[in-house]
Amino acid sequence: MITERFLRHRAATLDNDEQALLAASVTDTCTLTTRRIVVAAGEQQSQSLLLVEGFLCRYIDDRRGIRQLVALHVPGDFVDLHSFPLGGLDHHVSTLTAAKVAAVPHAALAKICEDRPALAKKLWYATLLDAAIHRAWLFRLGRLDAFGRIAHFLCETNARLQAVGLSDGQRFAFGLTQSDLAEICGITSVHVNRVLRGMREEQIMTFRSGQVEIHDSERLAHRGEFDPSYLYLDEGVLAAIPAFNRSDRCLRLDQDHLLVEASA
Amino acid sequence: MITERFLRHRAATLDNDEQALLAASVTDTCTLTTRRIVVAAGEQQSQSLLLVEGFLCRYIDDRRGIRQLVALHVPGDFVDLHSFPLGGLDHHVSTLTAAKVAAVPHAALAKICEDRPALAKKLWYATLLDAAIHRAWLFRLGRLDAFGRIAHFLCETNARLQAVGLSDGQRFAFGLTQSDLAEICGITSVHVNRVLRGMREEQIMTFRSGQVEIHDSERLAHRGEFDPSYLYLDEGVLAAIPAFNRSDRCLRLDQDHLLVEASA
DNA sequence: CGACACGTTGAGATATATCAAACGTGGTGG
DNA sequence: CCACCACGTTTGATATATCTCAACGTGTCG
Repeated sequence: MITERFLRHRAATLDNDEQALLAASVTDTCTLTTRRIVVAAGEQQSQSLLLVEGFLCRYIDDRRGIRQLVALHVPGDFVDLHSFPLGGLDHHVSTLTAAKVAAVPHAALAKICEDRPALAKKLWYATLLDAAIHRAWLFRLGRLDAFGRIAHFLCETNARLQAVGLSDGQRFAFGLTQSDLAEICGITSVHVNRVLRGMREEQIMTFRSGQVEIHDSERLAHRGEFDPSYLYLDEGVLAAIPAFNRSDRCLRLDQDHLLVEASA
Repeated sequence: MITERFLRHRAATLDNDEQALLAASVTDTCTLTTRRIVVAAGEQQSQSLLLVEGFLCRYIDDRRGIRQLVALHVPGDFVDLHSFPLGGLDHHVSTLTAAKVAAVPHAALAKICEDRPALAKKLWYATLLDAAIHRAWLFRLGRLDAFGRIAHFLCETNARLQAVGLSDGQRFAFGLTQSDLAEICGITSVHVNRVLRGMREEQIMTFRSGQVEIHDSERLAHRGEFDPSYLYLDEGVLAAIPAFNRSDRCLRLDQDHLLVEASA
């Protein structure tokens, strides 16, 4: 089924019925070539896309036309579900590799929201997961150096692909270029190249010819300060994912962290 | 009314009826002191908070306990509305200044989702706005230098406060420290201080003793490459907000940017 | 075979971090 | 009322991560 990879997550999983309903709402399936804009910023949308195969991204241009990627999408993701309540997008959507997508008209989503509040809430949930990933990306850009950013990104991608059965935890197909990586991590492609060499030399991982191979996932997670809890994965999947140990962190929860003082 | 500042936006504004319903769902109003954790990461939540007064933030700690702020909240924001579908949070929520919040139990939100799909969609919309702001922050961290980041952030904050009537466009009360700014922009507070001095010297803006004063909003927007479209504001408000001219950008939309090739 | 995109490497420039110290200033207690 | 403290701000000197520019290598595809 076309929706089989969608939303396999801790707090929200589609039951068969819901999966079928969503799959039945698909009007069209398209094959897309690599490096093509799929949805342009600002244009009113009347459908949303479910990614079936390949990798898409969302990005914002700067003054010079250099892109900042704000999201990467893996198979199973509802790429621009947010265009349903929002109307148009504040960013572009583009393919990074060849890809296959399925289109769901907003009219069908509207009907789901009317009739199936439980499913509607799961769709909402799916967009909140995207937002949680945005926040992890903010952490990555704001607090990690180039090495850490790439490490963190690879840990995340590995975990997400693992969740949909497209990585075994050590190795996955990933046809992005070093420049793509640069636009994700907010650094130059030259520097990406040097960091990648460093990772190879330290036997942490290899990124070559469309394959990522992780040799030391412990160290990768540690260098990327990667804590996968923001992905809200099922316990089962989560257990298989090496993580930066949360208890290493100084949480500064010493003070009482609850609502205080007068109420009215 | 306690909800008067909530969701005054282009594609979604609450009508009186909806506002009243939401306001009636508030069970509690709290006054919070400055620099206090309000919601800790991971803990199961049974209510969400509407910010009435003051500033809150959301943040993620790094290994050394340094915070990366991932969101700033201004009065009218539904700070942790996402904890309703999500359950617990992947980050902490804390006050930045003294603040007043109103609590809405998740049970009440659940009822709204059941009975009022239109209002539910607007709540969804509100969380999507947060996500759009996350993306702008990603752009800021990934593509702008320290000067640009601070400029962009101040433009955004000014616009958001303008939308809820807390800035006249040139000046607003803003009791954050330079360290807060540093944790937002992913730079050190020492560097924030130097950039701020630069802005003062260039007569662009002044950030002092809890007041932001913008002397040259054109230049501020330009240096921050600030395009407010991601805030989805009403045309009226939008017109009053100086913006980096989108047409300056190289949008690279030359290729056909629509779905291509075979469908099945 | 040539063209073109991607990857790799080097040398030098620069933005920002780091460390350290001094300065205000508002609040508190003696 | 003054002394002092805590906290935020300001400044300087030095270190360093990353960028920039430039060249060259390598593989793929028409």
